[in-house]
Amino acid sequence: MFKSHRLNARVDVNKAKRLQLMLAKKVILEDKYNVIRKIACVDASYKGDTVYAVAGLFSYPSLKLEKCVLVVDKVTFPYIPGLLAFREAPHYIKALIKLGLNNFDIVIVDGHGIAHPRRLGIASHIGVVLRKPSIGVAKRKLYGKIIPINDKEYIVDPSTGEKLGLVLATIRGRKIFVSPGNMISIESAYMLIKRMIKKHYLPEPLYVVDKMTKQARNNREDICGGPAGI
DNA sequence: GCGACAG
DNA sequence: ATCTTGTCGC
Repeated sequence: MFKSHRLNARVDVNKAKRLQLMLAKKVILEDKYNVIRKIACVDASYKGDTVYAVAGLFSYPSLKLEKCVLVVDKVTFPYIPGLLAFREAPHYIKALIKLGLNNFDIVIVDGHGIAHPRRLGIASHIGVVLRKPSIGVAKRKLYGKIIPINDKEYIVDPSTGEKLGLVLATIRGRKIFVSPGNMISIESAYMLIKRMIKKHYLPEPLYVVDKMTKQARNNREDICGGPAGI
């Protein structure tokens, strides 16, 4: 059955999962940052097997875009729920390095943090690899049960009962899933993201970066070369 | 065996 | 994520 999943045949799923279990041990769920002045945010869009990854640098709390970089690559890993980091993280990391790892205090990633089967969603993966504070913001749930606790909806591990993240109600009743990536607590991650909700259902940095990745995909690879560019 | 399933 | 028509709501 050599059908359409050509990339799947090249993937060692068990090896990837073992690596996640290793990295998960290095996740820190305590606030390991001081004052937040700069925030990095990453997202990507695709055109065929080409990925357009954008990393934006924003001031905080003003949320002004100060700089952004674009990375264009060929994808080498298929999308498999739970293994998203192996598909997208390499490009995000490359973009963040170009942005300057010392230029931001925390990074926001489009995807989950510890709200993941092995507690290592893409946000945690990136946070551990770069040894930086990170937060995962997802539009849909991947893992966990939603349980109301003290006026808030927590994402809880169905097997251990551990809290993994929080559901954040934003605009027009829309909800997003916030979970710690690394070096931050569930509550701090939630509060920080909540303060970044402006006029969209996504936190402003994510909305802006998402928009840029789509521009890049539509033959506008110079989006980061403009006023806010390098 | 049957759902669930980030982007 | 991407593709993709018509439809619903502000």
